[in-house]
Amino acid sequence: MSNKHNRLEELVARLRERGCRLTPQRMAVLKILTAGNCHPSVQEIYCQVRDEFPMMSLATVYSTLALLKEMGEVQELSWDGCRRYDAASSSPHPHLICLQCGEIVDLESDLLGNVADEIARRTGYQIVSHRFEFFAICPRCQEAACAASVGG
Amino acid sequence: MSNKHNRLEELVARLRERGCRLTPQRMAVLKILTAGNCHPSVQEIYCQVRDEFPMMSLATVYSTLALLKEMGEVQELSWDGCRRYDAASSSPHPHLICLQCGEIVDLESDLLGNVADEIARRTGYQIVSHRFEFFAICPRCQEAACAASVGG
DNA sequence: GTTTCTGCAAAATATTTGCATACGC
DNA sequence: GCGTATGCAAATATTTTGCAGAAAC
Repeated sequence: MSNKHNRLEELVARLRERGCRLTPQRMAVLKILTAGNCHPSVQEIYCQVRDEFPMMSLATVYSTLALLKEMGEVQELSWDGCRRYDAASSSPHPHLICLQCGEIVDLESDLLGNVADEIARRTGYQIVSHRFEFFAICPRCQEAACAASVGG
Repeated sequence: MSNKHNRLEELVARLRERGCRLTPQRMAVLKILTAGNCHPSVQEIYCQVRDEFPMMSLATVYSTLALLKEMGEVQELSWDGCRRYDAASSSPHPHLICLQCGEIVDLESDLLGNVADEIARRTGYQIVSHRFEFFAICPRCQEAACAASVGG
């Protein structure tokens, strides 16, 4: 919890450094992005922010996300037609995505070991970042599917 | 090269098994997807197919891709606003994507080792597939950047 | 006071859908 | 000949843009 709070403060500090203004709308988006283990879509952010700021515009959500993305402070996850955002930390880490319910779990980044270095060495490419996603069925959805097949 | 040809035949066989019709339009899309080491966008496929079939509709490209995706025969790569398709093989493998020129290199899937198994064991998630992408600068673009900085 | 950010609305883009027709099997 | 796939066009969804006014610093 204090972790999350720190992340929020970190983001605020980064924006200040950059000379960006900390408008209430921006703060609201930051709060949502750093609250709990969430990986919201644009619409989810928009809806939540509107609870607090009914006048809030979608364009502002997009522009805030674009800013954070450009700063490297959020990871954009996209698969199929979905785009979700993760501001958990500035360093990329693997994700486990449930194809059924859409739940997303963050995994530790040390899973990869030195794969990136090895690839850089072998290919000559200069690795900037990476994205590593597992598409899966979460335990709850597995149970649900199992119960359904037994039941019917 | 014969590899690519085999992949085309494999896709044709899969479609036949499934009772799908092998229309000229579909064949054209398959040929493009299995030609060389390409990772085309919908538009690229559309443009190339139209060289051969000027009447070809975009909707047909979309529907063919949707079919192949559903069959698990193409991987969809999406990052930022881009979506590209890879039909290199039915098993997922890592990609190395140049952020500058958009070139995509396929990597061997054994880079991962048994990470997927380990995650499945630790989390209880049932892994269906994965996507593993490195965003990088390719050697050519590195040189170009270097030359530019020396030159100017 | 200056400059950036916001809200609005329209525009641009990307993708999906419905339906009559064409054509692979 | 049957039934699926196609082409077209309209519908839908998503994201971007321009601009006047608001407000953070």
